[in-house]
This record gives sequence, C-alpha cells and structure tokens, in this order.
Amino acid sequence: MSSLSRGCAVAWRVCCHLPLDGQGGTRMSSVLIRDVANFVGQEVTIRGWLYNKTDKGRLQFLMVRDGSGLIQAVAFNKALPAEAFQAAQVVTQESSLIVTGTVQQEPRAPGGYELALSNVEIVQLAQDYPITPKEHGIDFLMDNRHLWLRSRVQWAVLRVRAAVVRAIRDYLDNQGFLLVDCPILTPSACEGTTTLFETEYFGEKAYLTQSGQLYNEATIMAFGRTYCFGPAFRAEKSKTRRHLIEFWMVEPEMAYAGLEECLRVEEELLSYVVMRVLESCKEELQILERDTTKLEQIVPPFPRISYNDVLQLLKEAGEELAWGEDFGAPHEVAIAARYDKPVFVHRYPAKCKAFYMAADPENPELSLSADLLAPEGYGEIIGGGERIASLELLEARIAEHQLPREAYEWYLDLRRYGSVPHSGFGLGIERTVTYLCGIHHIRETIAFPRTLGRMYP
RNA sequence: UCCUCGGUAGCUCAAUGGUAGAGCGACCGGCUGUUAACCGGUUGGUUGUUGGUUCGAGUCCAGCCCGAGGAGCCA
Repeated sequence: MSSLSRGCAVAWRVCCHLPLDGQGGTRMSSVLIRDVANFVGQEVTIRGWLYNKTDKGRLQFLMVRDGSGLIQAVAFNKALPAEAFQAAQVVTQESSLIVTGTVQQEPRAPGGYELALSNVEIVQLAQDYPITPKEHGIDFLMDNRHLWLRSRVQWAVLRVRAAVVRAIRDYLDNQGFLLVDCPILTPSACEGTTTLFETEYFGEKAYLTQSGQLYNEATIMAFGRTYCFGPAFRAEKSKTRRHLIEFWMVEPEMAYAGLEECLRVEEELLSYVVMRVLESCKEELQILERDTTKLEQIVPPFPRISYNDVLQLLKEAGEELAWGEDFGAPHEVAIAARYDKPVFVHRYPAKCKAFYMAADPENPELSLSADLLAPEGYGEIIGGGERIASLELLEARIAEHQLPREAYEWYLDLRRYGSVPHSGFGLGIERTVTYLCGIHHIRETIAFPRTLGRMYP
C-alpha cells in the first residue's frame, strides 16, 4: 500500500460525531483504536467503553475498547484537569467514555501503544457490570451473552466468523455462482427425515427450513451455478458441543457437475477461506491462541477415502463397524486423526444418505456422496454429492422413503424438463468457524446461539 | 430420548449429619508503571424446589425443575 493511499484510508476513518447531549454546538473528531499507530505523537479522541482499570492512586490505567481494538490509556493526575482526573478515578468497568490523549509507543503497554490522557469524559457510568475479569461458569456467561460479546475472545471469534462469510461469498461470486436465497418457511420436509419446527401459515402447516438444497436444484437449471446462504433449523434434541438448533449454512449447487467436480470445488473453497482468514485475522487468531501452522497446511488436494476403505481402517483400529452403519462421533475422530488436512469420505451406502443422492454406477448399493471431516476432531463440516438425474429412479426413491409424492411434483419436474447430472454440498458455517478458531464449543461462534433448552437472550 | 455430573453470597468455589466460610466483585481508605495489580477495612445467604428420615439436614432418601458433559441424529 502506498503512503498516499494509506493516508487516505486513515483520513476516511476520521469522522465527525455529535456529542450525546444532543446540543450540537461542539463537534468532535475521533479515531479508531485499530488506527492509532498512524497517530503517534498526535492528540486523538477515542469513543468507547472501559474494559478494565488499574487504580494506582494518582496514576490510573484505563483499558479502553471501542469495537475496533483495545488500548491502554494512562491518566496522571497532574496531566489532566481535576474534573477529568476524577472521572478517571470513578469510572467503572464497561462504562461508556470518551478519552482524549497523545498516542505514544510504549513497550510496557499491551499492544505496544498507549494514550497519555489529557481528558476523560464519562458518557454513562455503569453500575456493577456482571462479568468481572475473573472466571465464570458457562451457564452464567450464556445468560449474559448480550454482555459476554464484549470480551476479547468473543470479539475475535465473531470477527473470524464475519471473515469466513466474506471469503465464502467472494469465492463463490468469483467462480460464477449466483446467490439465490431459498425460503425459510417451507410446506414440507426437504429431506423428510429429521425433525422440523412446525408453525402455521394462514391455516396451513408450515415448517422452518432445514436446507435450501431442493430449491437450489431448481435454481441451477435457471442459472447454472447457484448458492443459498441462510439459517437452517433442526428440532432434534441434539445436545453436544457440535450442534445448534439454529445454524447457518452455505449451499452451492452446480449443473453439469459430477461428484469429482463437486469435491474439487469444496476443497478449493475451504482452502480459500482458510487462506483469507490467515491473512485478515492475524490478531484474532493470536487472541484465540490458534496454532496457525495447522491451518497453513490446508491446501488442495484433500485426501479421499471411500466408505468401504474406512470400514477396513476402523477394523484395524479395533473399532469395527457393520457395513451400512453410519459413523458415530468417535469414528469420525479416529478417521480425521490420521490426516493433517480435512479428509473426504466418499461413496457411503445409499441407505445412510438422503433419498436424492445419486447411485454409484459401479455399485448401486453405494451413493455418489461425500462428507468432509475436519482435522483435530472437529467433525463433519461439509456434506454433499451428486443428485439423482433420472425421473424413474427419483420416483422410486420417493416411494421407498414413503414421502408424500404430491409435495415433490415440482421437484420431479426438474427431471422431466431438461434434467442434467448435478451436484452440490452444504457447508456449516459455525462448525467451520469452531474449527478455524480452534475453540471447544460451537455455541461461541454465533452471536446469540439457540441450543437445546436455551433461547435467552 | 438415554447415560453421567452438578445447583450454597453478584461471580468462582469450600463446608465428617452438629454455630454456612474463602477468594474475587462492590463500597471506604492507601499507593506515579499496572498487565486478572497490590495492601488494610466494610458489605454480602429463603443452600434450585416439594416432601420424607432424624433430637438436629447444605449434607441422607424420593419426586420435580434448571444447567452442563457425552451418546444417538446431523452441518
């Protein structure tokens, strides 16, 4: 970046704001903490909240955050008007405040810069902020999720999430996929098996979507390559650190694409996302203490292993599984542990997978499906494969699964009018973010998680 | 749905069936380089809930409620 464009970027962020008293007479300019390195030696104003404070008597250390970062501000009693120093003395954790001071390089300060204060103005004095800088249990933190979001680790995780979403959309947009979002209220089960949230649609039953998959199959016949990006709802009573009741999923779908092409897009997409996060979230990953050397290895191609070979592998590992059984969490961990990269497990038995999965021409008992298992035991982050293109086969599968044929007439139309081989997959945003952040539980990767038995706040 | 663990001060946790405590927070005081500061003091309780056993229950028993971890299912 040239010094000129750098200067412009900084100037762009120096903006004017009216004071909160609404009187509008005086105007203040302020800078973001993330930009303070560009203002060494200059006096700046920062508008934010008090993250923590160390009271040393005539010396006050104020840790100030503004949403863009964290900086230590130091108040010496002789350097400030008496009123301002008193404000620094009485200000409490998470009070909102506006501070003015000179930016200095200071090795003793976290982050390397600090603000030598000349003024402190309290906007609102917070009383008894519940989340102290000590240990807290998860129940308490979840009850206070609306406040917990202010803490550093949560700040980092949600910023990584935003970077992941941005990277996914950039990749797909640049690869010729068109964003076509799918409905959230649906007339019936997309896959017919898992439990759905039921609601009411002017006297008719309606369900919250669990996947946009079937609608994507319609939109690719109009646009070639599409993806939908939105929430999905599963009313299953899943109670593990890998499950949310409401989660976000990106589902790309491609016309004229077989399983192999699908896998290539999956590995390229995930590698691109990892690369972008490594590039744009250095500070966040550092806060999360993520071992980035493991993420740097995530480049195509990813290893591929068939279901049948996995069974053999599990047998050798003493975890024998009958053919046709799906893997449990311990199996997934055992499989992923053998690789440094995410691994594709492909060609599951047809009966393990959804009714629309294409059959393997070499063995009709198998489906042209693949799941992507993340390393380090983070589990399945992508599920996908090739869909059935034949009308007759799809009709047979719908009957086998005892699905209501009328509800699928439009879906069958896609096979009557210009059917083509096509493939697609769904990537779980929160599981991907959990893995990239290296954190323990999926509930921290969404601002307000919906988990089994918890809908507050 | 099943299995396991838990519920005591605002928070994190102690407490042989025998007077319910500590640290942190908050409040008051002290300190010009703190990094979850430190030092002194003050404050703080319907022990999840209902019933039972007992001279006596935070502690033992039963039911219920809530939470956590895991399984199954899935992304």
